[in-house]
Amino acid sequence: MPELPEVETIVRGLHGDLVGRLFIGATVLWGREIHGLSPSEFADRLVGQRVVGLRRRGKYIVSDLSRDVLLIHLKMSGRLYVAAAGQNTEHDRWVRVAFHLDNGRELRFSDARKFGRVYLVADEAEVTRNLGPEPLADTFTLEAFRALLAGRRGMVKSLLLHQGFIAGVGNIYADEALWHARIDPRRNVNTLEATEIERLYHAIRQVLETGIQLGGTTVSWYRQPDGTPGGYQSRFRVYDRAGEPCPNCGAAIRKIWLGQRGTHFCESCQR
DNA sequence: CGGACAACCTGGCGGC
DNA sequence: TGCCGCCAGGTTGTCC
Repeated sequence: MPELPEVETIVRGLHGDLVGRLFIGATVLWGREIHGLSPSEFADRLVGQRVVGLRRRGKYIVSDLSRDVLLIHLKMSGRLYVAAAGQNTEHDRWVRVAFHLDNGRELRFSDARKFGRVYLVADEAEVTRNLGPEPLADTFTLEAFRALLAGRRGMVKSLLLHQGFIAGVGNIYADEALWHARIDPRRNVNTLEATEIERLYHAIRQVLETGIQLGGTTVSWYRQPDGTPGGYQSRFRVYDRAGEPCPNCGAAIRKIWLGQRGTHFCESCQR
């Protein structure tokens, strides 16, 4: 589900509900989603810590606490939302961890597929040290992107999905960015020309920024914290549109598999 | 290092 | 209606 725009939307939506609050307990309903700690160790360590900040790093939701750092990765089907204790909502059936707050409300981590992970660590680098740069940071310039690509090889789509290369891009925004940049996802990055690198750089930033503006992409599980769907699916040019006409040239959009991921593109526009 | 693939899981959907 | 197979926004580890 969640790529950079969805995670960013969630962080922004939860900020007011969480920052300044105190954790007074945690109920763990699926222990394997907690990394490295038993459910009781996790709850004991969390209780008494205050939320100092909430931010995003790649696809991780990062909460700075009074002593530790709480990180949550939503993987494919994770959702995060705040509700009053006792109040029922649509996705409660799949809640794996409930974080109890000091104001009678709770943060719920719902995750149908159980791939998601929660980390409570003293040093966030334990979790995020292998992530590449943030594609929307001011420091991520065209020059920085060029430098990042220097000496790399392999299929461009696979590289975009590699979190150690750039943090936050996933399958939807990778396919969409490559369409906007008019680059075939199978191209080896060591064959990209300067103009193509420049188009790709702008396309990556543009699709991610638009994704954030529209509150993310809802295909199935993802909702904003207030329950409303995102809107970026209305901007899809190729993703989930196999067989439909390319918005640019009208040719049928193809779907192939690259690595284990479905890949959508226009063979006529993307070279 | 790059690529292929299995594993981790459940739910929804199309086909029969 | 019921069952079966396939597909899904992600990551990690193994093997070649």
